[in-house]
Amino acid sequence: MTTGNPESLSEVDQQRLLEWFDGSSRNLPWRANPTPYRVWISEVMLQQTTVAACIPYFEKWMEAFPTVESLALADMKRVLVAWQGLGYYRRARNLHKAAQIINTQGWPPSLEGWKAMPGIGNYTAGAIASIALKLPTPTVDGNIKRVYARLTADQSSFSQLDKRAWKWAAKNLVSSRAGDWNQALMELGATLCRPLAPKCEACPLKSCCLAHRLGIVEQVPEKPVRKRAVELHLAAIVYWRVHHEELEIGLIQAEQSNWWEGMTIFPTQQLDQSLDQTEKPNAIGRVTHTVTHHKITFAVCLEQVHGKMSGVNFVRASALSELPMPSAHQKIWKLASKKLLDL
DNA sequence: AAACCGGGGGC
DNA sequence: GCCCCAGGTTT
Repeated sequence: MTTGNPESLSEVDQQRLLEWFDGSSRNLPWRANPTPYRVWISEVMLQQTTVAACIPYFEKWMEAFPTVESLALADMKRVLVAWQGLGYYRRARNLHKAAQIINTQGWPPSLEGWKAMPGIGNYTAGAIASIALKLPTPTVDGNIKRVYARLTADQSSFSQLDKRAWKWAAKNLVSSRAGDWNQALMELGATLCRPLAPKCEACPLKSCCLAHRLGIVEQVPEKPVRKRAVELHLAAIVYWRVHHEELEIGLIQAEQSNWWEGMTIFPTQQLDQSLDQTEKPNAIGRVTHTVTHHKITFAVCLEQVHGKMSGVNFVRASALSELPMPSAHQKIWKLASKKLLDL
């Protein structure tokens, strides 16, 4: 049993973690063949989603856009459809933008080169540089931050912790296996050193973990204060018509710098919070959608249209799935389509 | 339904 | 450094 200083891990502890990773790491599609393209796409997907949810998206993505060139030349709409359901759609736009840069300038050869790419920050650049380029670069994500905070019992505030975790990660990097080392720390954080109910007994680093020794594992790291969600009340209007004996739905494209830019959505109207607009005669119910720090309530209204409508594109209902529609509006469609089928 | 996690980027 | 982005999972 070593009880080394967690600020500066002993070689024995480092090897212990790497061996645990070698023996327990999951068989993930992007790990099998860690080319820059595959690591890049997987890392950006993983920024906001769990591993399990990412796997089918990653595999579909690689079929749709097998190379950076195919991504660079692809239609933005196709890219958004492939990303549909993952959320934070700006990331898909950034992937597309970066693909075009890479397609003309070549692959970034360094950490700094990756950091200059749109949508790539400190974490993702460090991950790609170490995993795909095999460069000895550290990285820090939420998992590594938590592992660091617990190992050293660092109870600093959330913003302080970030700086300290990066220092620690740089100091303790196993340079000869940087990619594996970074992934081992993240895997540890995701599977054992979890935010809630950590599995300390199974942890390869428990003998040098200060928080474990002090019995304060679940109190570290300090949780950031969260703001209450802002409530928004909107009416979502589902315009519909029968055209050539087919049901068609009126949709718009979210404008630049608006929510869900470039995605296909139902027209909405701001509502007075004090009014319960579901009382309106054409309202069929409500949909709630919580994102980041907004709680949106949509009063869904059906409205039949005869002929055209300016600013609204009518699309065959059966073709809706080919359009990039954010989850919130898919919920609206789910409610509206059920009602429309009853008519 | 409430609580929770999360990385990039603009300021 | 702080705050916003326009979400999903866990409890």
